[in-house]
Amino acid sequence: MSELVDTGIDAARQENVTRILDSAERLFRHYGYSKTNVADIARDLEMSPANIYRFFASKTEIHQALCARMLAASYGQALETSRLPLSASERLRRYAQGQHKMTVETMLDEQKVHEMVVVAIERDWHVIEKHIDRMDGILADIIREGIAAGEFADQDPEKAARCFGASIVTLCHPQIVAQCLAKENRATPDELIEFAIRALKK
Amino acid sequence: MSELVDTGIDAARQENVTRILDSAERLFRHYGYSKTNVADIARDLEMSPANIYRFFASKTEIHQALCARMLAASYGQALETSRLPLSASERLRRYAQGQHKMTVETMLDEQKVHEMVVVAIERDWHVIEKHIDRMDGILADIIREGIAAGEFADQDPEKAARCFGASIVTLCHPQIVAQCLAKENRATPDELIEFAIRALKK
DNA sequence: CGAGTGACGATTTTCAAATTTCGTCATTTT
DNA sequence: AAAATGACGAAATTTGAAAATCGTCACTCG
Repeated sequence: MSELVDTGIDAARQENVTRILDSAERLFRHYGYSKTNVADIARDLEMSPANIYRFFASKTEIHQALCARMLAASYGQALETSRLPLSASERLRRYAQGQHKMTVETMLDEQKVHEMVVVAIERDWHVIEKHIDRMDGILADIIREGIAAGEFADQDPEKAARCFGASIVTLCHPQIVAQCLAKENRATPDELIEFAIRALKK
Repeated sequence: MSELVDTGIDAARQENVTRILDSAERLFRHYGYSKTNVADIARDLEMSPANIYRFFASKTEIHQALCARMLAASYGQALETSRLPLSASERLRRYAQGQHKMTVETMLDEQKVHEMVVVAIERDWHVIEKHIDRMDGILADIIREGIAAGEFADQDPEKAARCFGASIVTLCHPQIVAQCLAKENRATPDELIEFAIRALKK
């Protein structure tokens, strides 16, 4: 029985956590991260500011959870791509294209989102490190299968994944993407992706 | 005769420009870019602030010229490397290692230098674009020779150069280098360099 | 006549006071 | 007893007036 009760409590908690994050995301996107305070979020949800603190220890923690949720979406898409019934090369291609598309859309869509990203990177959050590790894990899996299939040269999949990820960083790193978007004299995303895939082949 | 006079005038101008840049570099490095004003530079050179403006239209222009000078040094080193009597692969390797070393040293050496870099990137200066173009030119030359020597696959050298440069951006871009220096779970510089070189081979 | 300067208005930056926001806690509500 | 709140001190942010800095210009000096 305690399980049922606990589940109920946890579900209610989760419900509140989600509502707070939804509200925070909406307000951060609209007014910007620094211009939104917890009182604004509380008002939006018709609860008291103090109540927010029953679910998040700080405004920072809200931001952190929001980042995690966005990165999880990115991870989800990457994982889906990695399981398509395609050659390893083609999956890497789509992985990189998908990451680039998502980064561009997230960055360009809203000026306000950029603020959140800068804050996240500055504070050097664990969340981002975790994300990179997981993404490299996906890449390593694809590359491992590509090696097994004779598509790629024999090599350490983990190391290759880190190199592949690093070499397409200009497509995925929000700050760099923002810096390079307007530039002329640059390799196109597709050119760079083909380049990186070629490095894996034998 | 006017030529002789002109040369003399230009030389004197150049002398002053150099002295101002030397002083500015020293002060910027020691006190930081924003903490140094043109009066400080003038005092250091025992001239009036107004006189500085006979050589540079603004403090910004001094910063810009200083950036150009530093990037020219980087270019010079790269050009030297590119002309060594070595295989194309080895020259690319040393090029990338050299650029990384220079970036790390410049960034880590002084906290104050980082401020100058951030300002330069934020203002999105032409100077930096020019530098990237020149550096890609060097890379293209090496790659072209590598293709001719049968060391690399047949491909468009300019395109390959842009891709090579982009894929090792984590080693050369000051902001990213600063972000990744402490990180554990990353490809090492040498791993990444070998990866990028492999992409050029046939 | 060109190199160099002091004085000055316009713009930025600084700094401290006033205000806002953060996060805690005792208390109330359900 | 758990959920929610109002009130409050600590910390951060805004504000605006004072000070510093930027960049110009009429002028002097060699």
